[in-house]
Amino acid sequence: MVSIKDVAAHAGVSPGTVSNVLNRPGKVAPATRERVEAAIKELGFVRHGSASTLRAGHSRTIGLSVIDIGNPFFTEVAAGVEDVASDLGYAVILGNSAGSPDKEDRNLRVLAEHRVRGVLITPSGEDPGRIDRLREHGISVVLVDHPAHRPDQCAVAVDDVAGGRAAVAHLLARGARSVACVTGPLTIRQCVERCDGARAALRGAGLDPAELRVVEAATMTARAGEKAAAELLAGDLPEAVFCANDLLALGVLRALLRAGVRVPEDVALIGYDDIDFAAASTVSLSSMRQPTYQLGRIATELLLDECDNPDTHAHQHIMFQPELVARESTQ
Amino acid sequence: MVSIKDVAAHAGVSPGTVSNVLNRPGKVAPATRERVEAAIKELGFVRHGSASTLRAGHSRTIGLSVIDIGNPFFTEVAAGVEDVASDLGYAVILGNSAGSPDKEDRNLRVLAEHRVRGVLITPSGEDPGRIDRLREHGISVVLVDHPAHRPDQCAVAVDDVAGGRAAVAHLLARGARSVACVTGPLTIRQCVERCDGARAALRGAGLDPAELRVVEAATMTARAGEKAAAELLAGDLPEAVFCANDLLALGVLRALLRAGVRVPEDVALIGYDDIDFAAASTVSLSSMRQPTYQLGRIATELLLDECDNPDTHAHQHIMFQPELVARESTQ
DNA sequence: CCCCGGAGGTGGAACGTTTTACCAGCAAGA
DNA sequence: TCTTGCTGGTAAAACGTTCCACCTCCGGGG
Repeated sequence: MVSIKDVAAHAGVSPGTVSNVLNRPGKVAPATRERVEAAIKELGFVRHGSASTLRAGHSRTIGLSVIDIGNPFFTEVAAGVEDVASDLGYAVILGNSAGSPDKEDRNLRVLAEHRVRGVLITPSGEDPGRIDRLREHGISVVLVDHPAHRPDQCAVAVDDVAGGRAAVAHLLARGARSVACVTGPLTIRQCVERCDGARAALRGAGLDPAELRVVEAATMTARAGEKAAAELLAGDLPEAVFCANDLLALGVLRALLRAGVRVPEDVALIGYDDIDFAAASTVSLSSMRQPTYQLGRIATELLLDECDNPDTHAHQHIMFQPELVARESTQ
Repeated sequence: MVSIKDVAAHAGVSPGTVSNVLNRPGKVAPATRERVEAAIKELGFVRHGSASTLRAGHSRTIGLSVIDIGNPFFTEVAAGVEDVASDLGYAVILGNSAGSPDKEDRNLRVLAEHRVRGVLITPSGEDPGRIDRLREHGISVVLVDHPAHRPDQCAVAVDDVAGGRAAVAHLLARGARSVACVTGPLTIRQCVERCDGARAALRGAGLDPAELRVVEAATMTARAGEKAAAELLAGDLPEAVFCANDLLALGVLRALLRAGVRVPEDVALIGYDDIDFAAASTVSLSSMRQPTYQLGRIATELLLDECDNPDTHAHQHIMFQPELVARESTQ
């Protein structure tokens, strides 16, 4: 394997000069620079990132920890992250917590061992402890789709209470009196807040928020949505259903239609996230749109700014507002 | 930052012993092992992966390079990869080539610098050169959803010619005489082969394969599918449309319905990949199912076997057969 | 003519592990 | 009693960079 020393020997300079060509090309005379670059090309040298990380004390790698890589929401976030990171020459290590704080812990440990420069994380639990532990190791953290735990930290989020409220207000506005809420695990903050928002909407309409029928699915997938719908079908059907994300909603929709329930005539339905497929479904799905790709982009920009300009960096808490997209399922 | 030396001092042993506790716990006496482990916990030591990689000469990291992270097909592959890798303690560095060989090159360079143990790649072009270059650096490569370039290399693929043939044969069997094919960039092998399969089916039915109307979309997304459909709508509508993936098909479906074309009565439609959302769409979409998650799992298992047992490892070329899933869009 | 300072370059010590060679102690076999 | 071999441990040399201190020119100001 060819190292910086080989390049140096081949170009007739010292290893330090090669390092300079690599990292501070301005500091070296054009003639020698060209000689070194030729040697690099000729020998097929590629810099050993680990050695460089070890010596320099920091890497050009960031971590991305998401709750469910199968969910288009996170996929789109990841696309935003990857675009920005790759433009700035950073590599992205992907971790999928699958909703399990245990797995998330293991992933964070791997990231810590890799001495990543920073971590983008959508936490799957509400324990800030293990995230703070990262900071103790000098790893910057930006929360994605989650409000900040503390002031000296960046976070990019979307107002979930407002989103839940707007979604249910929309259902009520079109005449529904009884509303059910199909949510994911109530250990996930987003789910809790969207439900809170739903109750706020009921309260706002002069209804009793306690009457909100909540069905808690084990995961936020279409399959789990179908199961949740079975539970709804077993009792008195509500006039409207609010789902905590589109995957659940698509599952609910599939199950309802299969059971002969008409949507939206018998039951109105609204999801959350406005994934691409919401518009293409059997009955096109109303949903709450979030600036997903932007979430990923901005979070990464904040993180890398924090890493590259630690002195001038100002921590920011960004809160987007979701937007109602009404389609057939709530006509 | 606490290092192995600090742990050693704190536990009253030499750094070598701490390293043994970390890597070969069996080699050290229970009493001292416990002492060391206590010290590790107490000091909050976390191993410096780069130092370890540098000295050991290999990392516990693999690279995953895909063509479009926004496509549920690749997402599911990635989920399989992540599950296996994470179980075996490997980190996954994600690269999204977005169909551009340039971007792919940049990603591979980053992976090479990180001295990843191996790379899983769905190549976006047909130039094996840059992939062979990885091998020269001692990086194992497994091709995903692509047949092997060479015998001393693992590959996991699905028979795209057979898939294209089965899809179009299905369209012909239900009476269609004129068939169009909406494909992605013809620089992508999958697209070419699926089209080839389509032509083979025409030939098999005694039709002229040259009559297959091919519309080449710039990307394999729903939006591109809508554009392609516009092109179809501008001329004589075919009786059936075969799309090279489900995203394209969903776009085509949306555009056709919006234009008042009935599916499947006026035009039958079939996609490819059988992503989750195919079953949930407006008119549920017929498709060719592939063992996507398994593709990721098996590819990763092959790669890690090649890395961890280089002597006993036998290179494998695995070829799955896709499976027709008929739904409303071809009833 | 001397000194100063900057530009361009060199040498070598560090970074935190892993690994190899080596050593001490001890038990068992002859 | 002396070897032999094993167990559990140590010391120190790498691994490939980066970076700091230092050196040598060389041109220009005094």
